[in-house]
Amino acid sequence: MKKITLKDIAAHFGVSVSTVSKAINDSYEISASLKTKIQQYAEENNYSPNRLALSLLNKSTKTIGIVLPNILNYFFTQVFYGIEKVANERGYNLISCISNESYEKEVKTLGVLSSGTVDGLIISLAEETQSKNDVTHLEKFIKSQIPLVLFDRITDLIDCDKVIVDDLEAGYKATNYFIKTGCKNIAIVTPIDHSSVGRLRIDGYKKSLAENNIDYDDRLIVRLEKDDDLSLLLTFLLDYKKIDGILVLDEITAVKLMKILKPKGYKIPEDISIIGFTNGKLSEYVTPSLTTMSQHGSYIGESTARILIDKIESNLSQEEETFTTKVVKTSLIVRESTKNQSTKY
Amino acid sequence: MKKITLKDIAAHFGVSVSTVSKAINDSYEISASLKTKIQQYAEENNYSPNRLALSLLNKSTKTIGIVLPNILNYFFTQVFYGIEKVANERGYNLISCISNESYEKEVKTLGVLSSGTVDGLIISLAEETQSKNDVTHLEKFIKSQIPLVLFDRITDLIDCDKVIVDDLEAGYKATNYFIKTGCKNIAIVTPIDHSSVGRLRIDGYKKSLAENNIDYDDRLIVRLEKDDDLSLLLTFLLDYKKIDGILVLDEITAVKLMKILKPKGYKIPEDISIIGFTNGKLSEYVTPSLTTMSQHGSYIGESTARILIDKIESNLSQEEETFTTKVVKTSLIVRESTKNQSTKY
DNA sequence: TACAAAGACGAAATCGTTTTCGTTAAAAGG
DNA sequence: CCTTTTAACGAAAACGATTTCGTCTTTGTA
Repeated sequence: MKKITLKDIAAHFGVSVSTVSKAINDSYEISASLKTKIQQYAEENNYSPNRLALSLLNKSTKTIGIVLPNILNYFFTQVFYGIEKVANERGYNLISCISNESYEKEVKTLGVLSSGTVDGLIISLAEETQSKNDVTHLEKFIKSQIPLVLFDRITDLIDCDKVIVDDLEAGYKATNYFIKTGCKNIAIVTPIDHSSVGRLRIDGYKKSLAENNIDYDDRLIVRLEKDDDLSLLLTFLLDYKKIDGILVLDEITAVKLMKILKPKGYKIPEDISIIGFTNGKLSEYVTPSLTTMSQHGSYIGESTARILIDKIESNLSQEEETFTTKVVKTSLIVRESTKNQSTKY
Repeated sequence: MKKITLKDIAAHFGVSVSTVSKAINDSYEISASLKTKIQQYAEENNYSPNRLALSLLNKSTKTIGIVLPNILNYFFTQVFYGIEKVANERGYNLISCISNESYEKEVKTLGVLSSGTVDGLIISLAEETQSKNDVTHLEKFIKSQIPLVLFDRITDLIDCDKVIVDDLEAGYKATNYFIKTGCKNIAIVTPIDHSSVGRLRIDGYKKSLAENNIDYDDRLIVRLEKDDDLSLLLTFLLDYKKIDGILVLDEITAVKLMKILKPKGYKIPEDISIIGFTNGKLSEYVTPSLTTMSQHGSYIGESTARILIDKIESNLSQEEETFTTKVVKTSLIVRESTKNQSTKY
């Protein structure tokens, strides 16, 4: 039983397609008797209008595209969850793509998505895109007049709505907390040094150090590349200086780091305090549980989707258009991997 | 700059739409000079064909729908990842929906997806759907002639391709392992008792017990409902009998359970061995690390997508159609939460 | 010179809807 | 009885593309 169309129904009753359309949409133009007959027949053969045809006609797909760098990352999963939530509430579907941190795939994806498939787009940049700093594909996309919202991994080169985490403040707050709990030599381990996000957090770290009259030492920043041996780099770090606090810019790396530190005899948090990022299940259930900066992923997703849909539905001309950047504050979730603020060691 | 169409280009050159279409598609019918002019102009104004129009014409959207019960569950995230991987390889886009374990939302979603938006559908049933055991919405969907593949949370009421985990064997293997490592009183904690998956695992458990001449005791099965207090139920269980092995049908619950057990003075695995499900990051990094049954989520996703796309592209008539059920074996990942097989306690 | 064969392009159908504007007939009004 | 409503329906355009046929014009060939 192939999908039934208006034409089929029209043929069955010997009337025109327009009549059927009107009957199904309960138009006053059609006689009551014919209407009920058609409606019933449509119901029985579970007719439903072809969305493609409607989209083509109305120039609205009720679909928003979303490009994520990596779905296995819990932060992005949370954002996705948030986006889906409000998209669903407001009647939009999601077409989701994963760039896998690849510039090329991102470019390809934007190409596909710019050709009528979506009413709007949400994207967080691939790491490769950020390190290349090439956003011509975004510029092209903007030209297609489709509303675009960037979140988290953004770029200053593009003028559009953005939702970001206050990463500078996050780095600042985390570092402050280290200092307040008695840490003197605070290192950073970053697996995301190519991203805007990672650098901002380090800026926040520097700001805190400066305010506390601690000299910044670049050798305390461990920049982790793809196939680097964390254990080895950590050994170098700990041999270099007596570290008592490590800010890790990523949840999984923080956990791995603890797993390396423990057998070496370092006590957490007594010897070394750890603060991680992305407040996921891992941080909560690992031993010792991990103090993290929560970025409120779901909330970011919700905000992003809301901003996008608002823009889609308020069809302003390009002149009236105004772009906002929403900054979402982070929260420090204190757990066992850091010392207590009142305790002095 | 609104999105440019063939009509616009045609107007610009004073030729017909068909000519432009042919020119862009490099047809031999069009003179070389005109072709290059049109192609260049199209390129400059970054023309790309409207996918909706093409889909409508070709009756093919190159899009597959995917309905997941819960994206925050790592298993489903992995499956999603696998699906995306092969979908991308084979040129398909993903439109993704989250049922949030809700029957109603699932019904609604299938309605939307059946009206021309996707070439095929992948779905894992919501818990509510499985407990209601009402799949009329799936039957309706089948009628729409769109290929459908069910995975993991399936139903026997529907005849279609399926990819499932060998959950019975998983329960069986896990229980065997408990017994081999000296456990006598093995309990089960299941937060998914309403799902097919959960019951099959228990069947496997029973099978193993029977083979080892251990009596099945229903009071050793702790069925966790939404707002139940795990700690309390656990206390009841441990008071009831001297449990030395717990099979937990869910990763997060396994971890929570360990977190409850430890402060009560139970040593894991010496006093109580634990085996969990879903081999995620949590299991790997928690202390003690968790022995789990891996369901190979990504592989399941890949298989599912492959089967679906194969079916989409081999347009067989309904008579020639044949359905397969692929059963994916699980693997026991042994870690610290179970005793060693050679060690006798 | 006449006729066929390319060469180069356009018209129109098609996909499935909605909607505007006719058109026809019956009912209502004078 | 004639005119005007109004009820009930159909034709056609529109969305953006592809493709099958035409239809000319020009070139080639006998």
